[in-house]
Amino acid sequence: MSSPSSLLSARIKAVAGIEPELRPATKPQFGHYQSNVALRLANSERKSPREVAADIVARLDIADLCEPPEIAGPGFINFRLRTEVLAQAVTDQLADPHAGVSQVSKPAVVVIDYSAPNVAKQMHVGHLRSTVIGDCLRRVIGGVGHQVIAQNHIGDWGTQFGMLVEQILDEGIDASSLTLPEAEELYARASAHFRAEKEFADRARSRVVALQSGDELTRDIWHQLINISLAGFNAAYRRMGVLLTDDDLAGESTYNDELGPLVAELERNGTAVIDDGALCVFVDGFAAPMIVRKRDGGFGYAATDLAAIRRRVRDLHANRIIYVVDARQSDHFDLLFAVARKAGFLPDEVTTEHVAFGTVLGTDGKPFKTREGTAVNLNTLLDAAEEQAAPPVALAAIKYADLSNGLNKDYVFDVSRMVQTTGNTGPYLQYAHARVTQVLRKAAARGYGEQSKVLVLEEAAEQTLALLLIRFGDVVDEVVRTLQPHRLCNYLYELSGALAIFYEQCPVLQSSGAVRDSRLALCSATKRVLAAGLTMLGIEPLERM
RNA sequence: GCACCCGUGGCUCAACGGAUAGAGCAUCUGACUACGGAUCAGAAGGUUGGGGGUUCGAAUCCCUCCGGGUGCGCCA
Repeated sequence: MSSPSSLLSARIKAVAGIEPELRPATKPQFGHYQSNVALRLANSERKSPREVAADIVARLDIADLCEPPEIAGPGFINFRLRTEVLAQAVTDQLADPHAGVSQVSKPAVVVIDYSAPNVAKQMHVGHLRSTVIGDCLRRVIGGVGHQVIAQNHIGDWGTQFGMLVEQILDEGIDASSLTLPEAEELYARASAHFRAEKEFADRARSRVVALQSGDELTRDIWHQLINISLAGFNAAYRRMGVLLTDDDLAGESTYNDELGPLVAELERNGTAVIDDGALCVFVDGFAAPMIVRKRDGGFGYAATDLAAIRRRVRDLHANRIIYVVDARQSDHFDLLFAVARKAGFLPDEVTTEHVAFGTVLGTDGKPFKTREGTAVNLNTLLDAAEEQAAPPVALAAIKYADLSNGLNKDYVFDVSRMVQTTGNTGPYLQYAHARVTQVLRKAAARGYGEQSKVLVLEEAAEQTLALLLIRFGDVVDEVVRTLQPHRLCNYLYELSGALAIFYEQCPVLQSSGAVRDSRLALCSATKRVLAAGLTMLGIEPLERM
């Protein structure tokens, strides 16, 4: 579906020769769209911006789309769509199965690595952002037609399993009967035990070796720990309404067998060299090397992450790989991507992006911790929000608060603020959706029938709403490009505001004839866009509140 | 010590190098027998941390200083 703005953009480009950078007008008096082409061309054409603008306008053939354009200020060209073009665009959008989100002509394979909890531990506040943001990006990128492959890189391997298994054997527990919270307590006991008793620590270390060499008893217990953890994770995912399932699992353990050969290859071809006993990859511009094999011969997360990149490129055929991980790991990812390029695992045409997000803070402005100093459990967090709002509203509140902030900023987790139904909150957007739904419901009850055509757009409030509606696809594209969900949040908030004003100024049920039909269609289109947008955020568009 | 992130009205945040820096919360003034007032109309509130520079144009880019946070070879 080609929108009026993309048609207009193409026409301007044909005349001006460069991208018109068409943007929504910053103020109503500037029309619907503005372009700064003339300002950018003025220098090279050695004319004043306004002269250049006049020249472009004279050569533009856009009368079928727009009112005559205006040149304003230092040389902006302002465009106003013809009312019938705007109305037709909304009508088309209402009929479009994708609600105005244009589908890519060449779908790419996009891998998104997100959530990544650790086995034998409950999910905590630190996993909240990765899960919520990753899930949103998955929905948005999938929403334009790309093939998204989610990868849940769970921490199901490593030295901690030595002490976990050993502790279970010591205590004589049936690991399969544990709940996830109990497993977490066991983890704490095992850690303390590990620190306190050297003899236990030694047994734990040899237990790691047993796990890696496939010892049956050890493997069984390890499997049991994973199973109870997955049950806990999946329950949390269901409660949070995110898309993750077992199909998305690609834990650290699945790379284990590849690490030795991979690292050996790096050593053989000279990419990695021994330094201070460890096998390292040095990259220009980085102060520290990547350690792909520890001095003791073991592999750390660096080797696992390299193997993951290799698999995502070689086996999953990824064109774009996205990591939704805490900003504190930025250095690690910069180095990882550089090493992967150097090692030849990552061709130039495959892009990697680290969606680095800030920390969730408590109301004291410090990282959100319990009184005991441990990270706040995710379920506890959801419970607290549900004390202040019904579950779907509480969830919307939490997700929206997380997504509507700029990614790389820390934000304060303040439940009482996020459940507010006024202002830029999730519940406010749900309310807007519920309210427009109610109008349509009443219209149906009165037998007005479903309207599919927007014909009349005389009121300013109608035009503002219509103009916002047809921007939806552009906003979604922006999020696909920038990986910044807050842009979609801001848009939906603006749309909700425009709906409220429309609602106030343009009676629907009390109007009649073509005006009523047209407004009902406008309501339907708004409901569709709100629902589609909220769904992309992972927020349930409620019919009633 | 080095690197990265952040600094925008009292508070929480927007602004993909563009026009007079926009919203919400809180405050104040209006509109309620209401298509759901969980709303709307309006007011007040800013030398975008300071100082230089680049540009026709800077909250945005560069330099520098200040303040806060984070990371810096064998944890992930």
